[in-house]
Amino acid sequence: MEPKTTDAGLPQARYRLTKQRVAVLRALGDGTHLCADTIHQLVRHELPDVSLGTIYRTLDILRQIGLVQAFSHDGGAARYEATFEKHHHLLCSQCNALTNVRAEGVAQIAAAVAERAGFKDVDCALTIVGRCAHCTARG
Amino acid sequence: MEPKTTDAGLPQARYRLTKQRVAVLRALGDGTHLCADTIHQLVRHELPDVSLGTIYRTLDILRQIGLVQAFSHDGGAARYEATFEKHHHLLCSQCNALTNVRAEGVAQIAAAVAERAGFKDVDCALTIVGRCAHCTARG
DNA sequence: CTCTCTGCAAAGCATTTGCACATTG
DNA sequence: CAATGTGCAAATGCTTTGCAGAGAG
Repeated sequence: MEPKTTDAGLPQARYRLTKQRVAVLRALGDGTHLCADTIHQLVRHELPDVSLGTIYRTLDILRQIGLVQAFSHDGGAARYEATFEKHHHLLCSQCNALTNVRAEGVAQIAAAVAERAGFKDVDCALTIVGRCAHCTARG
Repeated sequence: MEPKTTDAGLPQARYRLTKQRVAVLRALGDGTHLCADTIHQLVRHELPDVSLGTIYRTLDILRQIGLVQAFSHDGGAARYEATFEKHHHLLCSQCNALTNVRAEGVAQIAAAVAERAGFKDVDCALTIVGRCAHCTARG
């Protein structure tokens, strides 16, 4: 997890820029929410031998660096997205589609609540669940 | 999932009130957030032979009825709680403790965002993550 | 007596990990 | 060359499920 240190105590480990990692980043590039398995399939188009394990390891590293965020709900497979700006999520309870939204004011409310409870280093995540316009139209 | 119907189309299946189900409800009675395994251990005190499978089946039914809610985060084990009043969650990123909080205004914001996106039957869940007072004090 | 529930054990799915080899810097 | 990354396959953890017998109404 943490970079190892030399005898002198200096951080030594650097992240290597491998083709697998580049491919994963590229797969997430267009703002979509993809599960590990889907990413695996996408990356296989250019690197037929990547293993799913590598996908998971890569996603984990990218998450540590802060380039990627994971979203999970109700025990289903996690969905990953590239980190751009702070946002919240709209989730359709019927088709499971996931969209990003901004929700002004939520962060302030969360900060106030957290402060009252003595929490530090606070972040918050709002998930709005409902039937999306498309599913509502179809029934 | 859905209650079966007779030839006449009337709902026939009724939920039975078994000792196992009562025990699970009682285990959740005091407002705690417990994972299935912990509930299993608790229920075993009075019913030594309950299976974990039954715990899961019971929790699922109670969730359908609306008596129980599940909370999951980052792929870890789900935690269950009895449903009282609408609330949000404070989660400690260090010790993983989970607390209920009220967050005035969040529901309105969520409703507005959802409406703009054409969502119907909307609900929302805010999770505030940070280091709790206790963990902050210890380091 | 019928239909539902349960225990058991096995299966399922998403994710993690150990190891020997390949690769990066 | 040294340290990190990868593929593979097995292991893990949580949850679900099939089945035959037990129990509720």
